[in-house]
Amino acid sequence: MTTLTIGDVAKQAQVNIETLRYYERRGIVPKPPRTRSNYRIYPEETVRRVRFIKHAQELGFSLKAIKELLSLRATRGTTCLDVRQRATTKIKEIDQKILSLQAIQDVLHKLVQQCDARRGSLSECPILESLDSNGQR
Amino acid sequence: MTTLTIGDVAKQAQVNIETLRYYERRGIVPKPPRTRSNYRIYPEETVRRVRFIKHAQELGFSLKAIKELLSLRATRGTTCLDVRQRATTKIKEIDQKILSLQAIQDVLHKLVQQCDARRGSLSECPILESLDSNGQR
DNA sequence: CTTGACTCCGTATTTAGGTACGGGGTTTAG
DNA sequence: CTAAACCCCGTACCTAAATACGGAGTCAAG
Repeated sequence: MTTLTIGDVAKQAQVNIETLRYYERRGIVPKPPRTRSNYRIYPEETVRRVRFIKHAQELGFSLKAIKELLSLRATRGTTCLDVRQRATTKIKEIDQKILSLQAIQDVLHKLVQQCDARRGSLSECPILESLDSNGQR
Repeated sequence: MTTLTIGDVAKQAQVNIETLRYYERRGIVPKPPRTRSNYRIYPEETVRRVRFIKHAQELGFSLKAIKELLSLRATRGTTCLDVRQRATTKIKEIDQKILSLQAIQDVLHKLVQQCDARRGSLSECPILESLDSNGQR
């Protein structure tokens, strides 16, 4: 079973080394064991974890929220039902995000269609102001 | 047709007044006309625009990206085909986001199911580490 | 016609999420 | 065995996106 230095993880997950140390301080990446000379040694899994973090950030999750997501499991003090509860909440939040993204998609699709309709015309494409109206709540 | 003060817009769109002035500086909300005494007067539409901005931020779009989205239309210098092009790019980006969110959904759904399977058990719910493996690219 | 709530503007501060720096030890390829 | 390339840590600095501050003008209710 392979182990990785902090530099290896950074390269594979496409992040800065400092970022990994930062995540460790934030408790979003678990403290890895050390070599005798005090170097961090990571399991391969860490690469996937970091990639997931980066991915989730692009979807609008804060590090705090991501930490919650990643620690969504039962441990001492939290029951399976707790986990179920929290997971269900997350699922609803994410559903909402997906719906919002789809609403934006719809408008963009319409925009493209309208562009196609009056093909070749040099300017004055139909406005996208309709996008604004997705501000439901 | 109603007009709103900056305070009205802030209240209705649930943001700070300073944020509106900031968005104006950033050019993401158009400069509104002023009263004789130099107060900003906004059309209702602005509220929807600001709500959209806030919404889009929660989906991981930066103000820069949101500005692009909102200005996606043909004007002097940009043709309908340009717009089509850029809209299509955005659509692909958003598709990707939706897919990523659905991947997270899947894992969460599985987690809930597993929780349900061993109902009542007090701890040691199946790990969520699988989430990490969504780090494709 | 004054008082409290709004608004103006420029500038300073804050928060989240990194990044950089610098002085030191460690490892590895030649 | 030494030079280049890594790693350690603490602390300082940076960017995006707000938010706060403070002195001055404005409006509306009593």
